[in-house]
Amino acid sequence: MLTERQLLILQIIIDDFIRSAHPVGSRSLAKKKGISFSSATIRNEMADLEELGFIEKTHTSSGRVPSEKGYRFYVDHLLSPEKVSHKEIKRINDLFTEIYEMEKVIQNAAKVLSELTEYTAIVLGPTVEDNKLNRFQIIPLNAETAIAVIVTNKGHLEHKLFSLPKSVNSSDLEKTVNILNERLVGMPILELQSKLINEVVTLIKENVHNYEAMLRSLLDVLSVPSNEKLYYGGKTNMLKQPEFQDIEKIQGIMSLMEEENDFYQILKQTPFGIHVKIGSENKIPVMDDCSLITATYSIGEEQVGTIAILGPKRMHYSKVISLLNLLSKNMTVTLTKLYDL
Amino acid sequence: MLTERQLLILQIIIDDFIRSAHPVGSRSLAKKKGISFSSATIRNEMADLEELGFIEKTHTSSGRVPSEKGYRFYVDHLLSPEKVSHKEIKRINDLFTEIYEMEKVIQNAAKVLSELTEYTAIVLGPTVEDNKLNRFQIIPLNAETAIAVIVTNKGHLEHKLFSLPKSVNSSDLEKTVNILNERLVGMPILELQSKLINEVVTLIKENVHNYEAMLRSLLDVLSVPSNEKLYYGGKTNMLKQPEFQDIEKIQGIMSLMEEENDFYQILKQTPFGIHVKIGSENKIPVMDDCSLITATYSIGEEQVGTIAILGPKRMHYSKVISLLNLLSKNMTVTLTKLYDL
DNA sequence: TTTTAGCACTCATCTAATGGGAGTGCTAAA
DNA sequence: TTTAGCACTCCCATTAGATGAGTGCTAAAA
Repeated sequence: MLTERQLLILQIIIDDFIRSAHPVGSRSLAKKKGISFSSATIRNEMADLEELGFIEKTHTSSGRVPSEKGYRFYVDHLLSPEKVSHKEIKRINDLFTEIYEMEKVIQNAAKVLSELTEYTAIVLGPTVEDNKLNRFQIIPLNAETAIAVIVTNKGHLEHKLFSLPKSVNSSDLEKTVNILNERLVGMPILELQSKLINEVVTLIKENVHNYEAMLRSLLDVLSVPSNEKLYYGGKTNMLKQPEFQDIEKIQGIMSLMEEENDFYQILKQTPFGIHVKIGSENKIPVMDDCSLITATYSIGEEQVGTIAILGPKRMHYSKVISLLNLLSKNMTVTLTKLYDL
Repeated sequence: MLTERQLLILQIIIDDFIRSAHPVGSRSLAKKKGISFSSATIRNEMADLEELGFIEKTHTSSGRVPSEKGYRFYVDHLLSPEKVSHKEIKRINDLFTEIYEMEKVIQNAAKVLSELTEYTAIVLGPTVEDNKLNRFQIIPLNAETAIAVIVTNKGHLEHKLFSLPKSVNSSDLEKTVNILNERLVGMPILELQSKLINEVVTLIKENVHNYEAMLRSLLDVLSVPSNEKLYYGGKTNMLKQPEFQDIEKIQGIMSLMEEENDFYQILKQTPFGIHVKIGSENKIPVMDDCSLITATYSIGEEQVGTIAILGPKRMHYSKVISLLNLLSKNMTVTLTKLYDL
């Protein structure tokens, strides 16, 4: 167990390092206000803290730097919640006053968040997996082409252009649409495809000429692409951090962001609430120097998406957590109002 | 006017520099096959080429590097068209065989193009500006919410969730939809808004209770967001180039890409066909070290979008031009087949 | 007149040496 | 238990050579 003084010293070291990015030495620490003991004493305490694994040296005679364990302890026990300024509150609230388009709101949220934190923001758009079919529709464009549209109970819309088989006439189309709506409305969209194949096919077969070509197209439409995109804000903020002045590192992180899949998986699997992953806790080698803070947002009671901040391990944790907290709550309120149908 | 020998030397210098990124000296040039004169002679010729502004030195005793004027001359007069390999042809053709969804096709095109060139690909999605309204539709979700949908004659679909004013009933909705379709179908979507305000308002006013709240929502929907997005591929390829090992430069370019607006403007205003802009010709300071090659694609006769490759000035021009040529043509053919309705 | 060999000179880059500064660990005294 | 003092370590910035690729110029050769 750490003594009061060790806690104080550890806290100051980490706070200081987060601010300055420079290793913290005993002498400079001794000059801090609130410190009434000498640098030699601090050196002794530092040696102990190092032995316990909370801080490290970058070389034999350097100041101390927080270790991953140190950051973890700091985040879990030493964090003093930071007040969000009025200006920041306003920026976040403004996100939800003007525009009401989901995609725009999310995109702007990522942008604003990255500006306020000066880190990189990543937002995973709302999942549609558990939505249910509200309406299926076909909009003919001309004799050969039509657009199939599905709308879910949460107001999500997917559409797809497809070619009409030559032999399908408008009454066939109508019949098909009717059958599909009768049979499929209310179904979870994930099950649409199998339902279509297993149950509805025979019905259509009985009622519509040339059902095969038609069906192939429809199946295609119903293979709902998970439309949960990642939105980034401030990708280039990473470049401002002194720990990322190295092209190799930059390339690693940037590729990771461009690839998208890893972050998609990570954000997708995020548990409810705010969570901090530090360095190697992220389980991805190129993220060893990064921390990722995630916050979930919901529609009604249902967790639907995730907001995250990616930054160096030397991140301003308390500020980021406060901002994420505020934003995710606002997001939940707004989306619930709009989409909790 | 340049002599044959000067042309030869200039060509070799640029070819060599594009390959190696190292300044080209007289001695190494003299060893190239096809060169039957001494390094001293070459030095003299180089001095002349430098005086004419085609090549430069990086310092007093360095080899020569192409100047912007040199690249320009090279692109305009010395380019030998490069054959596209079978493998590359296949990769590009494959883009259009499987999937038929516009957005995916474009996204993949950017990705594949960046992989084939090892530069950054930027694709501007098809414009919808000159599309005409094909159908307007309202899909009610529940008592308070509905989705407005517009479909254009080119198969483009826009939708937006909006709140139904309390007093609007389903017959009002139906009437409104009918009136709008009667009056607006066939209109260029750019004009929809003004048409709605100027002409159709009175009609709706006469037929629908509480038309104001309704209209406000609809206006909102009809303010068609120009959906012409930019798609990037291989943003991080920029980091591989030896001329971009400098964080400052990287940051400049990356920010430019993230901001999107500049590239949107540039690609939007691209003239038909393939064009090369070298360094400062791009008129944007951070692009002084970049070249941008653009190619347009069309639906039918109508130019609708642009594909571009962004790379260092030391770009493999002939290869990129060949690939862009191939891709833009394929793109035009495919889109025309699908969307020239 | 054109081409070439020769030579002095320039500049980037690499390596090694040097000195200062920040910081540490240890010891012995307060 | 705390502190002052001191030797020691390592980073970092600077300097000094040494090397090598390349140039411009001159004078001789073709």
